[in-house]
Amino acid sequence: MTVADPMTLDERKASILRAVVEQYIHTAQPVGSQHVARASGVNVSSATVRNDMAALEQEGYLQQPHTSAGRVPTEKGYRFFVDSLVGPARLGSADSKHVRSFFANVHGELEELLNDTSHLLADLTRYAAVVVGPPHEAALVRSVQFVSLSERIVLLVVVLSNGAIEKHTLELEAPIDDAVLSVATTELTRQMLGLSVSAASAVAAPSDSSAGRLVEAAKRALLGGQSADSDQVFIGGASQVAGAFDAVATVSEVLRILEQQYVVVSLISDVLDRGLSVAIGTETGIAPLADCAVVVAPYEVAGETAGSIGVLGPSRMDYPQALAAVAVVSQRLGRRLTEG
Amino acid sequence: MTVADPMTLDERKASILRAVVEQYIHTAQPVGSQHVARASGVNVSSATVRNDMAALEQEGYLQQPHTSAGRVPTEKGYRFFVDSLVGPARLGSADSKHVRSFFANVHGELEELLNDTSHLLADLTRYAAVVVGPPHEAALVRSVQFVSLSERIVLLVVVLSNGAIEKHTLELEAPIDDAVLSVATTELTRQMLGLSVSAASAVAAPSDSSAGRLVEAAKRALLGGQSADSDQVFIGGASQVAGAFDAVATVSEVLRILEQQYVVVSLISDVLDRGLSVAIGTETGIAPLADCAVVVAPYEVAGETAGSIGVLGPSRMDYPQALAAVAVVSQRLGRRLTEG
DNA sequence: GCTGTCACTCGATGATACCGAGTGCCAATT
DNA sequence: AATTGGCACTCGGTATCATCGAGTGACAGC
Repeated sequence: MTVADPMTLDERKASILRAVVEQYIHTAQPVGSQHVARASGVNVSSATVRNDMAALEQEGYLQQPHTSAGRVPTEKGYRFFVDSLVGPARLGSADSKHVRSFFANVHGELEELLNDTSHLLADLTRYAAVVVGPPHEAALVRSVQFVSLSERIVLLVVVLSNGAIEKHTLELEAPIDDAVLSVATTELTRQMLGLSVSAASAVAAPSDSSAGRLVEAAKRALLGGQSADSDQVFIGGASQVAGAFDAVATVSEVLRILEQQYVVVSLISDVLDRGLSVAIGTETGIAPLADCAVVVAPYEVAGETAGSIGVLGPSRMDYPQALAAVAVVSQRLGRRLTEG
Repeated sequence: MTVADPMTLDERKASILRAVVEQYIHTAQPVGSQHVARASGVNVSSATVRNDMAALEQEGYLQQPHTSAGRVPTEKGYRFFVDSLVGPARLGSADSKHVRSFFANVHGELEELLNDTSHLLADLTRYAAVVVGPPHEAALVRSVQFVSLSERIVLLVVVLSNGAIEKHTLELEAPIDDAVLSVATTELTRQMLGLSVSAASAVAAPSDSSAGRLVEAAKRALLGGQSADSDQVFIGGASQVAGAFDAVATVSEVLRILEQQYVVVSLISDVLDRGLSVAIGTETGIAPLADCAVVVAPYEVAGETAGSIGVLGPSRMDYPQALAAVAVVSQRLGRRLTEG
């Protein structure tokens, strides 16, 4: 009885494929039938393995760098491997301890915490790590204030309920009086307090007083800035990518992607939106990441999805380890932010 | 008559050395006597060049990768080359235009401006660029405010005269009343307004009221946070280092250094403190940067040194170009911040 | 003091051979 | 029918060797 469903693999072929992927992940060398025959759970001869491997190649799970070399997983091969993982492996005990002590000792502002978390994740996985902070949009305004910096420059400071601060400089046509600033602060507070920034600043309330004009300018600034820096991104361990690839050109390309934070953010949210936790090669939708994979997870604060974390490494990534690390860190981070 | 002063070079030897450095900078290949003889301003035969090059090697300006190869500059050779540059070369006209249009069009907050500037500098030089923001210490307090985030968490927001904001979360033992927050805000404003953060928060004014305790906690937080995030650093074009070195190990090391922002900041301020604008190889005092060089410059806001910018590249860097770029950008940035 | 010349060095390049890991195929075995 | 052992074959990697050429150092002559 042969395989009817092309999407399903023979149990033995699946084992062989898994063995190939595992081997390749930590040797980075094409793997041959003998190694698989010896290493994998299945007890068959290398000849049998060869036959199955030829079939797996036919079906697109493996590929040969050149005739008479071992096999290397294709994107499809990695995908199968990842999908066939049952539960996320547990983290090594040393790593677990590392994570626990990190979250026990960390202190400081939200930004610092998120930034340190990205480094933690990079340390754990040895890949580049990304931490996307909670979007400001959801948070509520706790305080609004105009502060005069110089005669014609006013700083608008908005404190949000999650501890984040938005600020905008406003340049005025004419010098403004402190008393007017104070009136404007009171008025804007009345309009925005307790609402989200976007909701509050969308409501126009034109007025011809100088304070009123200031209030409107502030709302325009808040709406304008919104799209640009709405999400905070922290990237840790970019230096790890230098070790993950051997072609210096690839390193350069990947680093360039990491520098474009908006690309990284949209990549991660795309992946999460598709309901995945792993995207491999072209699944990322970013051409220069053809040899890369990302592992992502959201984190929840007080039961609500607040942000996301992820790692970016080569497609021959240690998926079990990365999945475990990402899962643990996202969970701990969420817990920490919920309590904190 | 031979050279008496070992620090001074024959005019011809100097020309030859300069020619070697220039050649090497843009070919990355050991340069031979023939090329120098043909290219350099001096009109002598290759044999003469050979003799001088042998002498230059003796004196430590050049070195041979192996017998019967061309010469490569040593650190001392680069140093001579840099010191012998007269005025900073002017930027190419395309680059000049780029800089002008950048500063004409840029908008947004200080942080964004500095960050964008680091990318500008990286684009211009094709090396990694660093922009160090104005230290918060010098700025004066324009506004202080306690904002309640939740029952026992209070956010301290300090607005400084340069438009920067410092914030600190304070966790309280017991819930606190809004009225008390308001009193504390007033009191802290009275104590700090118009002073520098460090000066103002150093003065202890113990009090036993709950508002008083909050004020003291705030000052402790401000003093504590001071050392950590006193300077803001923006790094642009880290991906450029991948192209600048061929050994992937070097790339990795350099990136690791760039990730440690405090190292980068102290490197730059060290160099400036020593009155230099270029540090080459071991002059940086950082072992992994043995094959690197940095070019730095301070920028002035309203006549006062406010911060600094720099580029980090291989020791075979295009110094004239880098010096020109750094000079122009620092000057434009200073002007922009002075006007802005 | 410069130059032309010559012998020498040594990495880079290319041809050649060989080794070995790995494959595909097939006949034999279970 | 599936598995296995055996065998011929492929092909990258490594080692050896000769050659080439850019480059040097030295020295005699201008």
